[in-house]
This record gives sequence, structure tokens and C-alpha cells, in this order.
Amino acid sequence: MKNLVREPQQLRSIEKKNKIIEAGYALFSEVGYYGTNTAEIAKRAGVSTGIVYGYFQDKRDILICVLEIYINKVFDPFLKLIDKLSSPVNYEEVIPKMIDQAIKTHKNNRKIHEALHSLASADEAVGAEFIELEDNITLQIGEKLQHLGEKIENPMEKIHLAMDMIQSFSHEYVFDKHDYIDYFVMREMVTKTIVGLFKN
Amino acid sequence: MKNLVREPQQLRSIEKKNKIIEAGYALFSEVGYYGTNTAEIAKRAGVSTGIVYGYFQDKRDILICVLEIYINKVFDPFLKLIDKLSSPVNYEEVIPKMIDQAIKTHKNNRKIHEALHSLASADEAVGAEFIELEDNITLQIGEKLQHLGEKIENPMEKIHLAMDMIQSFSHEYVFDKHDYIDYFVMREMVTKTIVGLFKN
Amino acid sequence: MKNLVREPQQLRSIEKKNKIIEAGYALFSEVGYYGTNTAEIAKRAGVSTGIVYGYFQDKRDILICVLEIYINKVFDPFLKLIDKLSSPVNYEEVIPKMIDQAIKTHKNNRKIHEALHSLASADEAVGAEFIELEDNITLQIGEKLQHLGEKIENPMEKIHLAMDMIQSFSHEYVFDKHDYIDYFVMREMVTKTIVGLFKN
Amino acid sequence: MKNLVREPQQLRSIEKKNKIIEAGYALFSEVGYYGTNTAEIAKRAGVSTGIVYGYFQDKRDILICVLEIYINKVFDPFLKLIDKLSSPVNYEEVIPKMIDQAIKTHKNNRKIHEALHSLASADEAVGAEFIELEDNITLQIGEKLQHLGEKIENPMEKIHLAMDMIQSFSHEYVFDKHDYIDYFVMREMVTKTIVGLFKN
DNA sequence: AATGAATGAGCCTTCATTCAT
DNA sequence: AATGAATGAAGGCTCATTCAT
Repeated sequence: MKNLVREPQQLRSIEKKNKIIEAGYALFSEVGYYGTNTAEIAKRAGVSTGIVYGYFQDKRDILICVLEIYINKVFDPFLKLIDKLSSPVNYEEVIPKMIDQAIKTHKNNRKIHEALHSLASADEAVGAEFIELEDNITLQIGEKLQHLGEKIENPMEKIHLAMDMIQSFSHEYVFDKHDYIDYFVMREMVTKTIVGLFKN
Repeated sequence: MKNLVREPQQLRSIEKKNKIIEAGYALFSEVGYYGTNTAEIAKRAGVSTGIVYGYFQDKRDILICVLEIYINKVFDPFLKLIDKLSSPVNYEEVIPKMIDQAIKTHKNNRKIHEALHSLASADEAVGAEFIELEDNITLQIGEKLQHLGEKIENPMEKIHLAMDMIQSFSHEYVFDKHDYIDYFVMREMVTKTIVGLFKN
Repeated sequence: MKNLVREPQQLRSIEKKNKIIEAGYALFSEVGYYGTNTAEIAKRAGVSTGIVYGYFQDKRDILICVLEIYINKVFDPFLKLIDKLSSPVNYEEVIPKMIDQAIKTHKNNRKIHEALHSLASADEAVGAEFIELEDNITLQIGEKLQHLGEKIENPMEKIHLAMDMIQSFSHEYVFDKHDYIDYFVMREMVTKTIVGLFKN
Repeated sequence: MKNLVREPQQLRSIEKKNKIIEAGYALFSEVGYYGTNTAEIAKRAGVSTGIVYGYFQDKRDILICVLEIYINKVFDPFLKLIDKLSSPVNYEEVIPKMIDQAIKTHKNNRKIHEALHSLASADEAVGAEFIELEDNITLQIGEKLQHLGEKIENPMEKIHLAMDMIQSFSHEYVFDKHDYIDYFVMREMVTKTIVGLFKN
């Protein structure tokens, strides 16, 4: 009979579980999933190795929890932006805000993003979570626009394309690897292109 | 005393080295870098475990070689497309070709792409190689367009943005995870958007 | 400072201790000593893990208590049979009864018997307890027969041999592993052999 | 893909495998299966921990091999005794020989016998092996007696009962735990009883 | 050059036992 | 007396790398 994982109800326990998730978050960021071992996570969280398995089924379970935290960190600010949309949608105003948000999120979660994303191909659940995140954002925006009475042809495709562009751009912006690129220029370009997409 | 890695000069040796790289390529594709062990690579290549270390410094070294092969597989077809460009550039014709090429490449190398890309964040050299690939494609296209006398404002930014879109789209197209997306529609959208980018 | 093990005087405590022993009994039966962990015992007993160490020195101590219970379950019915013996002993009648009793005991305690017996070799105290059980039965029967005025040459050896046969047979009977054996026939054979032993 | 266990063909390898089995044999004897760890086995065998898993699937696999060795050690001498039987069977002569053999085997393998037997209840394969051993001995004797033209009623039951008695007795004889028993007397008793079984 | 057996550090996980409450 | 969270040593096993041949 397998030990079931404690579902912590007491505050102390929840805090401890969070400590472990944070430690995982930090270490996965720094040295990746495979570069991290459970002993290290425990030490960083200030707990014993044993108790880690009191809160999590196994190492991968920690990963899943870290992922969830990450997903929320990314999703929530977007939700707020979407909520604020009002009719008629002022694309010239809202698109830059979205780009800014994406950049901000990227900046703050740069490394964990990479560490987690890199597991998406090897771990089905992780991959699925990322897909779901994309789906949620796209769907939410789609619903909101419809609700606001915006008449857009092929809205889902447009939204998805726009999100892809924002995603790619903010990634590049944060990593800033190509010195022949003027990211300020590119930013304007992305904005205009997306606005054009929704205005036609 | 460090074992120096043999630089194989004889044909037999070169073939053997390639066999190992191919085995690595196959296995990394199938089960990822961390899911593959060197014994398995050797077996698949039809050589002994020991000799693997005659040709490669370590496991990571195999990865680097696999990466090179992959990079070329992606880069070469693009080079050919670029070479064929002639003045004046017919964007409506050439963009779809590029998209098709990207899709084709993605289809054929789907899994290895994921396996390698997933290491980019943890391994600097791998990351750099991907950056360089992007740079090369962008730069080559830039030079060609200039050479053909195309007058484009902010060409590098446009090219880069276009490549990002093609990249994202072909990825999505091949993986086809979002059932609310009509990828045919999206494809047209991408084409038009990119063409619009270069026509204005 | 060693925790002294509480000798529970209050009824509630005694009941709790018994609950733990019963839980141990059940679990050792089901999955063996090494397949059982103390947390599981506590859970099954409806107590906390900690308090187990209030009543028992360690896991092995539970084992010893379980063993005692088991020993009594085996010994008591035999005692009753022995008590009922009257002069002159009717072996044809009493031997089958003993066999039946042995079978019954075996059936009811099949798994715990195995679990405990399997520890006899590794744990001296457990081994000793089993020896003592055998001794007690043999000695009790010996005394009784003498008291009843039965004239038997080498009574202890005969009794012991008889007990061995009954033991072996009831074990085989319950496990019924050899399909080329007719256990009914064998049963008669054992009875006759033992009766013969005491009649000559 | 699981690493298959090397089936050693070269002499050196076979010797090494045997070394490990012997180490397991010794340690299981001394401290039991659960008291032994793989590192200890490796050390005692003079090899590294890793290579143990080159020859064996896991710790239990070593146990199974030790068991096989043990089974043969027990079975072979009995086979030889059975082979020598000739018509008409002289039970008065052959039974004592069998008892002697059983005692000898027991003496030499006392501890491993206990260690292995103790696992029979928890590990199905181990249990099955012991059953098979009993079956083989009983069946072989049965066939031989029939072949020699001995007319015996219920031969299998008699043989089995006889084997049980020999087994029990030699066990007791070697462990010599009951000081009220004269094992010499008991030995005669067993012999006579068994002979009586086959003569009637 | 080549083999593949051998090494041993390191990893994930379990669990008897203790301790703060 | 009682709880159950926490501890940390120990165990089985893997695998990149080396070495004897």
C-alpha cells in the first residue's frame, strides 16, 4: 500500500509545502530539472529529504507544482488585461500593454520558463499544461471580443497568431541575443502588424 | 593524462563516427537526451561502449555533433531558397515556399528539434548554436535582399519577425494541438501578414 | 534518555495496545514483517504513529507481542484436548481429534504462521519462542500420559515424533500443493502410524 | 529500454558471477536476505556494486540463483541414493542411509536453508521452487520403486510421509534444541516407523 | 583501434524512530 | 497520553566513464 501524499491543511504545513515548491522553483531555474536533486531541494527549503516525500509523490510531482505556479504567474496578469477591455476595443492602446506585460512576465520568469518548457517534449503532462495555457488565453480573449461585439473574421486564428508574435517577440526582447536587431523598432513593427490584423 | 579524442582520418573511422552520431540522433529523438544512455548509443551504432570515448569527449560531445547535423538539415534548404531569389522579389510567391519548407523541415525533424531545443537553456553551447542558426538565416536573407536592390525599411527587423512567424506557425501546424484553429486559414493569414510587411 | 515503554494500566490504554497488536497481526499476515511499516500498523489500529512507540520499544517489539498471541492461539486448544484425556487413553479416538485441531489451527492462522516462522531463523527470540511452544506441548502431553498411568517406552520421543507428523501433515493438508497426493488417504496413514507408535 | 543482464560466456565472467552468488550465499546465511545489502555482496565478492547489476537483474535475482545452487546441493545426493536402489528394496538398509544423507545436508546448509525457507511464504517463486524440490524427490522415488516392481499400496502418500518424517527429524537432529529428547532413540524410531510403513 | 567488463559516485526513495505541540 | 510532522540514515539501482586485454 502506497503512502498517500499528505494534503496539508494546517497553515504550517502549507507554508512548508510552499517552501519546497519555491526551492524547486529556484533550483530548476538555476540548474534545470536534471541538474537538481531532491536532497538539494530539501536543503534549500530548510527541511529534511524525507519530508519532501510527505508533501510530494516524487520529484516530478514537485515539477508539476512548480509548473502550476508558473502558469498562474503568466496567466493572471493577462486575465486582468483582458478583463479591462471595453467596447469599442482600442487596439492601438491595448496591444502595447499586452506586449509590455509579456515582456515583464518573461523578465521575471526567464529561467524557469526555459527549464519548464524544455520538459514539455519529454513529459506529456508538462506539454499539455503549456498547450492548455495557450488555449485558455486565446479562448478568453476570443470570448471577450465576441462579448464586446467586435466583428472579426477568423478571430481565433488572429488571436493565436498575435499571441505567437507577442510571445516570440518578448522572448527575443528579454534575451536580446541578436545585436543586429533594434528591439525598439521591432516592437513598433509587432504592434502595427497586430493592430493591422484586427483592423481589417 | 587526458584521452585526446581521435580525429578520424581513415574512411572506416569516419564512417564509425557517423554511425555513432546517427545513433545519437535517433535515440535523442526517440527518448530525449536524458532518456538515452551511452551504452544504448553504442549498441545502436553497432560499436562498443568504449570506442565511443575514442571519438567523443563525452556524452555531451555527441549531442553537439548531433546538433550540428540538425542545424545543417534546417539551414541548407533555406539557403537554397534564398539563392533562387531574383529581382524583383515576388513575395507572394516566395513566402509560401518558405512556409512550406519550414513545415517540411519541422515534420521530418519534429522530435529531434524538441529534444535539442529543450537543452538550449541548460547548455550554453547548444543555446548559442540555435542563436547562430537564426542569425545566419536572417543575415543571409538580409544580404541577398540588399544585393537584389530591394529597398526595405528596417530589413533585419522585418526578416526576423517574418522568420519568427514562420517558425511559430510551422511548429503549430505540425503539432496541431489547438482544435479551434483552422490551420489553412492561419496559413493564409501568416502569408498575407508577412507579404504586407515587406510591401510597405 | 530512553523512553521507557509504558506498561498500560488503564483499560483504555490496554485496549489501544491490543488494537496495535491486532493491526500488526493482520498486516504481518497479509504482507509479512518486512512488507509492513509502522505507519500502516498505526493507521490500521486507528492510532498515531507516535503513540506506537509509547506502547512498544520498536517494530520488533510488536512482532514479539503478535507472536505471543499466535502462540496462545495454537497452544490453548491443544491444552484443552490434553486435559480431556482419561485413562485408558483411546488413541484411535484422540489422534484424529488432534489432527483435526492442528488442521483447524493451521487454516485459521495460515499466513501469520508463515510470516512468523520465517523470522525464526533471523531472530533468536522468535526462534526460541517456537521451540518453547513445541517443548510445552510435548512436555504437557508427556506429563499427562504419565499421570494417567500409561506405560510407554521413550514417551517423549514418541510424542515429539507424533507432533512432528501432525504438524507436517496439517501444513501440507492446508496448503495442498502436491496434486499427486490424496490427503484423505494420507490422513488415515498418519493416524494409523501414530496409533501404532503408542500401541507398541 | 532495459539493460539486459549479461549471460556470461567467458570463463572469467562465469567465475565472477559465481563469486557473487557465493557472496550472496554466505551473507544470506549469516544475516538473512533482509540483513544483506547489495553493496555488501559486492564487497564480499570483490567486485563493484555496479557490476552486480551486470550479472543480475536485481537483488532478488541473486537470491534466486543462490536458491538454485542450494536446491541442487540438496537434491543431487538424494538422486544418487535413489539410483542405487535395487530389487528387492532392503528398507532396513536404505532408510538409515537416507536419514544420514538428510542430516548431512542439513548440517552443511543449515543457515542458508533457513534463510531461503523463510522467504518461501513471501516470494512465490521461492515457494514454488521448494515445492518442486519436494515433488521431484517424491516422484523420483515413486518411479524407481514402481520400476523395481515393488508392490506398495498408496506409494506416493507413503513416500511423502516418509520424506516429511526424515525432513523433520534431520532438522531437529541438527538443531538439537530439545534436551529431553534422545535423538539416537528417535532416529531408530523414525527408521522403524518408515520401514513399517513400506513393509505393510 | 576496439572491446565490453568494471568502476563507483550519485540519485531517488523509504521508513523506523523522534520530537514539538 | 496523543498526535502526526519531521528526521536522516540507508538501500537499491543507474550510468557516464575508464581500463585491462
